[in-house]
Amino acid sequence: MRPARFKDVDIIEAALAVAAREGPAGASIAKIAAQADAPTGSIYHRFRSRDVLLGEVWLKAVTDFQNAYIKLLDGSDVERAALDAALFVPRYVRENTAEARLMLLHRREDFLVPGWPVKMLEQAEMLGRQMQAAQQHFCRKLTGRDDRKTMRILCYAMVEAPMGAVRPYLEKGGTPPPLVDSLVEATFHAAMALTGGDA
Amino acid sequence: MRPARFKDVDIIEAALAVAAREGPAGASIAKIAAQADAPTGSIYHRFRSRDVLLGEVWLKAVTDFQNAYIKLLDGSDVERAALDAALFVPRYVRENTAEARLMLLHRREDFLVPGWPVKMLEQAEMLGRQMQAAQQHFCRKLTGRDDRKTMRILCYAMVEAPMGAVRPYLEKGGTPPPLVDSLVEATFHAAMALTGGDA
DNA sequence: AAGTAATTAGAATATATATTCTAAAACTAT
DNA sequence: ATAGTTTTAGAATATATATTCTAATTACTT
Repeated sequence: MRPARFKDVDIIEAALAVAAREGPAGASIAKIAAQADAPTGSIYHRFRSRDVLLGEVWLKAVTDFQNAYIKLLDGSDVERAALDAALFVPRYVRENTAEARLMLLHRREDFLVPGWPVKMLEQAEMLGRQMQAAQQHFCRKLTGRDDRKTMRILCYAMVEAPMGAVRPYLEKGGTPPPLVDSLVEATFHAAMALTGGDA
Repeated sequence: MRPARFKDVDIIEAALAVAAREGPAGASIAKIAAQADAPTGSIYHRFRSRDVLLGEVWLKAVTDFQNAYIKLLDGSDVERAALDAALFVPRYVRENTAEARLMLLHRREDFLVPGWPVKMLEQAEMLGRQMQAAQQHFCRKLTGRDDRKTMRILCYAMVEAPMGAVRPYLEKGGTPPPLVDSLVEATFHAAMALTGGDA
């Protein structure tokens, strides 16, 4: 049996590079093949279709981010863990810029198209449930509540505001400066103060 | 001369609806034609190409948003004007959901492709300069400074954080609840507090 | 050394969509 | 009423890209 010159991982990596640079719509098989220095045939030898390939790229990025994020929530100092998780967003963006561009500059639907194999759809759903469950559990641990409003505030403080802070730098093709961390931290405290409000 | 059944505006409106629903990449001429209940020929009668049409859609949305936003900065009470501008983001999203989806869920480059007529490129550049100038002038008026750091903080407080707060609702196809306004306001104050820092 | 099976290679094909083109229709002005 | 001009209409064409297909490699196996 002939050994592979292009492994699944190599092709996913090439597709990630192209999609991060030009967006999912611009990530044609031809461009991905050029990026990997491979013929198109070798790509189809490994992936059923372009949609599946881009889907795998997206699933891998989200899985990696989410696993690291959720792991941080397990810290013994709950308050500290919350802030660490919020600050993980800019850090992740600096260290995994391509993946970050994929996830922050595009919609889930730009990757997750109808026509995905069931297995991939299930994995995507699983990721969503897993994140939801982790957030809810953590919210209860931190605030003693897990009602809708408290959850939304926490989600803003730990994910949405950090992502908003980071996005303009990704759009310009750069990475967030240290100032962003201060903004994330300040926002975190301000948002958490709203947590004690009404019922 | 025969009167037009489809005016420029009608076609732009249809293109906006499709692009807001399916993203710029999914906004094919066929779909736009169906949305406007027009033949494809009538679209090409008015717009040189699909790229130009989508570009006009984007330019119109950004121009409208920006004009309203900049007008708010002129309020006599500067502090109040700043907060009003920040809160304008969720308000705009509620009142102009389609335009908001266009601008917040996609990149500028997804609309502004190379191959645009010079006139449109110039208009896009002009918009950028105009926003930059307005922000800088306002920053000076509010804080007494317009250095890079202060500008970044203000931009986060007034635009980026609000957009981050609003995005998840747009992604789900909904609009931001009132809670978002509280988060925007809290973030605004927290970020502004960082303004007094070092040089 | 020859057989074997996975893999590469890229040309050929299919498909989807943008764009062009020709004719008919609908008003206006003379 | 008729000529003139814009606009509609949608079929025909071009183009771009995804996908398939056949042949040639390659290294392991016997």
